[in-house]
Amino acid sequence: MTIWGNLGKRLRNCYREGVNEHPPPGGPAPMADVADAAGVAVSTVSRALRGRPGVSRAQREQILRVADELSYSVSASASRLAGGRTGAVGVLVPRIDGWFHSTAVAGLQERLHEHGLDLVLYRLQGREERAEFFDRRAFRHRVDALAVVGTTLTPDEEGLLAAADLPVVGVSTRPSGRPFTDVDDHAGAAGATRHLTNLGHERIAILRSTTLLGTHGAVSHERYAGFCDAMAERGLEVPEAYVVSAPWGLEGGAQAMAELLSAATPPTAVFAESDEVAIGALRTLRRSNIEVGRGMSVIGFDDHQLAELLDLSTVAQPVHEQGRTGGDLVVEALDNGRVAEPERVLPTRLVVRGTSAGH
Amino acid sequence: MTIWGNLGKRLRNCYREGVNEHPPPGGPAPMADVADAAGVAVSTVSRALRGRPGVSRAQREQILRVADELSYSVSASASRLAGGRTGAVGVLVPRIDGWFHSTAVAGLQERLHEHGLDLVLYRLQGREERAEFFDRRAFRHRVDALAVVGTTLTPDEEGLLAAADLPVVGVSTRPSGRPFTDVDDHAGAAGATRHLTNLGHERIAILRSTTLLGTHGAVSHERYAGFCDAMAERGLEVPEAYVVSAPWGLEGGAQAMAELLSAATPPTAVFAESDEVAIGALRTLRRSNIEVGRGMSVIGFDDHQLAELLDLSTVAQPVHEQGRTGGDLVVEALDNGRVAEPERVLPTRLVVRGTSAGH
DNA sequence: CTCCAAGACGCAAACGTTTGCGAAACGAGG
DNA sequence: CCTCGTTTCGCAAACGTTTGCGTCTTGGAG
Repeated sequence: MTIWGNLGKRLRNCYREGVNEHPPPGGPAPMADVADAAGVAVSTVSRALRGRPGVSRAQREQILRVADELSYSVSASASRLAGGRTGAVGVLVPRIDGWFHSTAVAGLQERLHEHGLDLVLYRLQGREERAEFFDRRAFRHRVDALAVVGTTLTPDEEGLLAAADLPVVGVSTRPSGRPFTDVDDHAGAAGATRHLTNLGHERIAILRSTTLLGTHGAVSHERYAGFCDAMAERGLEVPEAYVVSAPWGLEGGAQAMAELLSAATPPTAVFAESDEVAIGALRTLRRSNIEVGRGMSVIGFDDHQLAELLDLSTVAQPVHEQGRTGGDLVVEALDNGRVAEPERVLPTRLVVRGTSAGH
Repeated sequence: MTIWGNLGKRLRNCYREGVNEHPPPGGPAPMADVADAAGVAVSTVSRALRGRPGVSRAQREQILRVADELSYSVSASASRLAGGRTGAVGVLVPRIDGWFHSTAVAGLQERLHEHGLDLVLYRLQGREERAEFFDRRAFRHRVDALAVVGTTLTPDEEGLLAAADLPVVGVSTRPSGRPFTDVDDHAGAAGATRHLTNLGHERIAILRSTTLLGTHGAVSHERYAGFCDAMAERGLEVPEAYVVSAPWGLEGGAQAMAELLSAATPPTAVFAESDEVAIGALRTLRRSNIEVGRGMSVIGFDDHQLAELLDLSTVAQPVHEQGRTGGDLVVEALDNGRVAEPERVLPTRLVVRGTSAGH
């Protein structure tokens, strides 16, 4: 400890104690207070808190103790400004209400919180909201990394993200060249389809769902491909009338099902790309007095909370865990600059309930 | 314009153009770049961007135009550090998955986004998570205001928030001395109860729901009081066996209903404090082959998405709009330092469906 | 005892913005 | 032409942290 160092501290303390006995309790205690209390310089406090080398064990422990006593927490703003981290991660969702996205975000939040990271929620709903987000790039000042949840980025959007030079991970989506976690939608859809063919069904329709933008996302394409491949395996044909697209949700499913029922030869089973759509279809079937499970089999995808209640057969995917895994990816990218297994595909599971039965 | 001012800018431009033709495209453009491009000082840019007086109309417009061309956005960190705003609002929720909270947050996000505010999500789930949040108070460095959504704060927690000196608003909760928005739970519950008594029911039970902490929140107390008052109005008694508490959710409701069915004299109608609980009760009734609407009437509270699907009578509350109104409160508090109508009670609406019928 | 290397720590310069204060410019009145 | 007031704008000092660099300390070898 240098003479000057001590002197400096003395002077500061004199000032503090003499002129301004009680520091205003309003503002957060700055790092300088911790330094004073611990009898070291702010630079040492900073190094101790960030786990940087150049601080002796004893000092480090003492500083951590003092910081804890003062319930000190670093100013994210100042830290970021000086070249450090903000300690926050941006999460991009097309919407936050709705089962899938809120569950995935909950899983993400869980992991991020374990690592002391805050979560900034960005909603990308509608074209101009997306455009504004990627154009302004205000997130660069606020977050250390981004997690994209359940929405497919356009090449343009990916390009703009790349310019920001932040780690980006995908949850239930695969941004090109980035780590991601999702499920094997193709295999899941194929499994559901095989389940129906194994029950003896041959005339099987598919209810496809579109995003808020009215297009099919990558997930939809995968599930459709899985369906088609499984049908082809068995040498079964899929007439054009058996492929119906509807906006995601109950209403869409209900209408799409009505359309199917008006076909020249209605199908005997239906695979819906999502449970919400399947449930809408169920409603139409109930209202048409068609006994589900006997007259018509239905299977969905997701294992939505409602599926169990309504006894809907489905392909379960671990949504909460996808969120958590996404959190892991972010944390690893932030800690090491890279992630070990950048492609984490979680398993799906066929859940057979009452709405699918033999023909 | 002073000679020195122009000279300063010239020198900077020379440097930039000569030595470093293309500024590194990675980092965000600082305010100085906008100042240079507009031919003014950074202080003027700052004032123009924040709408402060002391800038001529012409300059202000030109600066805004230039800033837009450069797609400039201020650094939240630097702004905050220098005494400005972070442009972010913290949202406190007990959980983010689940219909009520995610819908309210969606409404909040909508309004905040309209006013250029970002949303930082804090989850307060479990006692120690709450304690840690209020003890560290890390949010002070990150957000300009807080919105508490759907959870009751303890007096201690309110005290710690007060020390942080931030605007705080409540959504579906009433932090003492703070602006809030919610619905009249007492009146809503009383209305539901009167609906049942008007149908001729006299033996009416109530399914109360507890929070994640196992306690009854303020909302639960209000709804219970509304139920009791409406019963008292008609001179009807509420035996102890007709008041059952269960953890919030399907399972809790299912178990609580089972308990009621094992009473010496089962009730003829049930008011559930929330739709989730009511739906759990419906499941038990269906499994017991008790015809809902004839043998037993059920009414819930919330108008959950499922209520319509399951034909559940209920008291509808505007969740999304509560979120939006909460956003309004935050924006007004931030803009004016105070809000005009700090208590915004939105209307509930009795929705009669198939599960409630005469006795 | 002297010298040297390595480890521990302090100093000070950034980072990008906000804002009080002072100076310049301009117009009007004397 | 001088003075004064008003408006517009630049200067520079914060804000709290990080980090390169320099200095001091410590302990061991020569």
